[in-house]
Amino acid sequence: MNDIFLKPYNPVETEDRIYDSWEKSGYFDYEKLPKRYADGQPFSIVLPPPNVTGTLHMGSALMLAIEDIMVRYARMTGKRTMWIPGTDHAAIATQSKVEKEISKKEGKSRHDLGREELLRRIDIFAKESHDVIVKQVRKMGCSIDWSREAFTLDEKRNLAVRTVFKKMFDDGIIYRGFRVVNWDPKGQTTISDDEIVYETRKTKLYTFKYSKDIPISISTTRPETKLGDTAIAVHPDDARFAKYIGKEFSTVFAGEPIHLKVISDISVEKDFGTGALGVTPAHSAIDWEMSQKNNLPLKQVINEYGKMMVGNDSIMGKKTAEAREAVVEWLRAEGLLEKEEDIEHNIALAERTGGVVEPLPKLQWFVGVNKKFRAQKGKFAGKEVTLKELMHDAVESGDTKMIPDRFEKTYIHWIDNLRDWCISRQIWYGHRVPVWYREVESEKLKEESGKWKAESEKLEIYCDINPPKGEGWKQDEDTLDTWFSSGLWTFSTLGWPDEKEFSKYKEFHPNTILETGWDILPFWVARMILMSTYVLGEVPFKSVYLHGLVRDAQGRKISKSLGNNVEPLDMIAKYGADAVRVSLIIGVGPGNDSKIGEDKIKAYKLFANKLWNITRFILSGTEGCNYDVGFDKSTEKDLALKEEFSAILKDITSDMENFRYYLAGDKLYQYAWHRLADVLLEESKAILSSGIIANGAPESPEKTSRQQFLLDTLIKLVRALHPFMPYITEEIWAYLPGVGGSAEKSGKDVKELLMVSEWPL
RNA sequence: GCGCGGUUAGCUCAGUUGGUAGAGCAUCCCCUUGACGUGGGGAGGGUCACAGGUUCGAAUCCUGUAUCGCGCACCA
Repeated sequence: MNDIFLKPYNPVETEDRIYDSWEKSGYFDYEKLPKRYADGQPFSIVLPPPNVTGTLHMGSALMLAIEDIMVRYARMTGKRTMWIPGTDHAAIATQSKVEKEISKKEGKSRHDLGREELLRRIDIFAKESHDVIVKQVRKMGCSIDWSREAFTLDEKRNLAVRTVFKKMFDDGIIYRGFRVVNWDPKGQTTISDDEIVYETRKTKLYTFKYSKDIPISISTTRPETKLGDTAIAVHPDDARFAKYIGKEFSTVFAGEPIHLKVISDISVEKDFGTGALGVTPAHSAIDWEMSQKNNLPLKQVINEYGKMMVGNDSIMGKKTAEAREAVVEWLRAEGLLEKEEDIEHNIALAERTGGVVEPLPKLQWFVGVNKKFRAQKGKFAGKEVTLKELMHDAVESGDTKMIPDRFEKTYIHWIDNLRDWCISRQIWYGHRVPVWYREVESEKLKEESGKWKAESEKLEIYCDINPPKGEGWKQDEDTLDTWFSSGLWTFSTLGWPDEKEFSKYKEFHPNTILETGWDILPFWVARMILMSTYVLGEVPFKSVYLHGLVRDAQGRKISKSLGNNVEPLDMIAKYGADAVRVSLIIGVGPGNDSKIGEDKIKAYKLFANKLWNITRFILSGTEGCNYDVGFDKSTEKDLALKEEFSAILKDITSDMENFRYYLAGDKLYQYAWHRLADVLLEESKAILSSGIIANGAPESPEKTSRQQFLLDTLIKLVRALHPFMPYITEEIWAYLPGVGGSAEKSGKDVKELLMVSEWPL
């Protein structure tokens, strides 16, 4: 027996060495796997690219652990495994983080630095962040193919983005439209619906009349926007207002002339406020929709900085909050204010900057999800479809299955509520919109209602993968929503749009599985389905495994402000990656949130040690034992024990096939500790010490049988545990007899690594 | 408003197709000095949120209720 087993297991000393030997073997790359893999089924998965905004947390560690279990299990069952790493540039998140830092340290804004310098700074930051992330992924023991690493903003991915944009543009799916969008005055950019977080705040609901001559009272929490009202809406069945429908009124409201038409719309609730609603098309998404249906004019009264563009002297130029006071004052003075009440109200905040979102009418790029186009590839080839239909069908048809399946409902629900996706961002870090403009009529833009739409018509627009030739072209200043590029991830990482390269990897797409957190189901999963079904006519992956949130020991969300972050690298240094992995896996079913505390990690460090000692006992008790004899001489009792373990392994295999890693891991833990160690090793002590006979004489059959049983069981146990605890099992494997000694140790008999050995049955 | 999930031992949670309630931690008792004290054995502790139903049989399936949490929409 090697002396190494006389000391307790030392993960720190072992893990880096083992990871090196894996990398040197080349087996992370499916093309370099041993020959017998040549006919193996393909197994493909992408790493959900972590944002380069920071470093990994316990949630990422859980993700890495689950995915590595999937990949290692697949490899051990003979599959050609391709796991692709990468990182996400995370546009807004990264830029706002770097901007914040620069402003804090140097007191400079992005405009002080300029586009080029800011991008240079962001690249430096992203690089540093990337390096830490890569180190963390290695430390977790991930058997991921580094030779295929990608970045959502690198050259290849940029080509993929431009190619898809152009295709969508030509299909009329991408359009430039003047619409009310979510504007973040703090970040000075548009954001999508998904980048908004809601916060409940106390606010006042004001009820008033626009003027003494207008007979309908309305309620609002935002009186300052009423300067931009162009209609009053009531429910069509509301008898109280029926006589006014179609009537028009004019007045001067807080210094601003307004003209109101009374319209009816079923989206008005009769019971809220006065039952009538002031329609502000420019500053409310729903009012904007109403204005489109009713052909109402649009009037912007708040600008990009959240300041008033109209009104009397005490309003014009003021921020919205001050203007609100001023408007209320004016209402009071005019005797128009009827009621003030306190209500709870959800306000929309930009997720990244915390700015209060201001709905504003802007000219932006959109992906139209309800726009019909003719599908070219896949099951709908030749048919007229919409993106929404494709996304709906992917899950509805079962082409993509979700684990657990309850998330399929969530997904469908989300798709049904889907609106056009605003993809342009007024930030610098990201994929630049591949569109160029040339003025054909140099008429100045007029900030007057109705004239906005004309603006784009005076421009010649060119969209292509490469810039246009000729004079006077200017590229669109905007960049694309980060999800536009991460939506392409399953195929942009496989060489697409280079047909030659992509065809080589054809069998790896759709990916076998996608593993990610349920919290990004709508953002990322749905967008990958959108992109893949549109571009390739096939789903991006056959299954989606969704893991839950990792919370702290008290069940609180991990957050910076609470300071309750458990640093994966610290825990790995203290207890080893194997312990961290298992503690995150066991007892946590798919889709369920979990709690992680140091105690739990510690408990599995003890398990690693137990495993080490089991090995020590078995190796010392079986020295010189001829493994090749096999089980033909097993006692009945040992045969039964072998059957027992086989049955457990069969059960565990079924768990692995059905993504029940939390059960499989626990069963192995229970067997190893409470069956093998507590019972079988204890009873083996007597058996192993009994059969000692004089030199040269054969051992007792009972002892030989037991020795063989113990070794056989240890070998199978180590194999089955490998996906869960890759480091310690690989280390033990190197010292097991009968399966070929370690190459470094003996020089002869080159043994294959455990990572490419067969899953036990 | 629409939808999803939880409710099982003091705590944290398993319980896969329905078959006499499980683990870890905690508590208490005992054992153990050549695999491991990072150990072993044992005990106490639960009307499986509640009420109906299906069934020979329900923690598990169905209906409803309560309660906690979450998502989406609305939030004039």
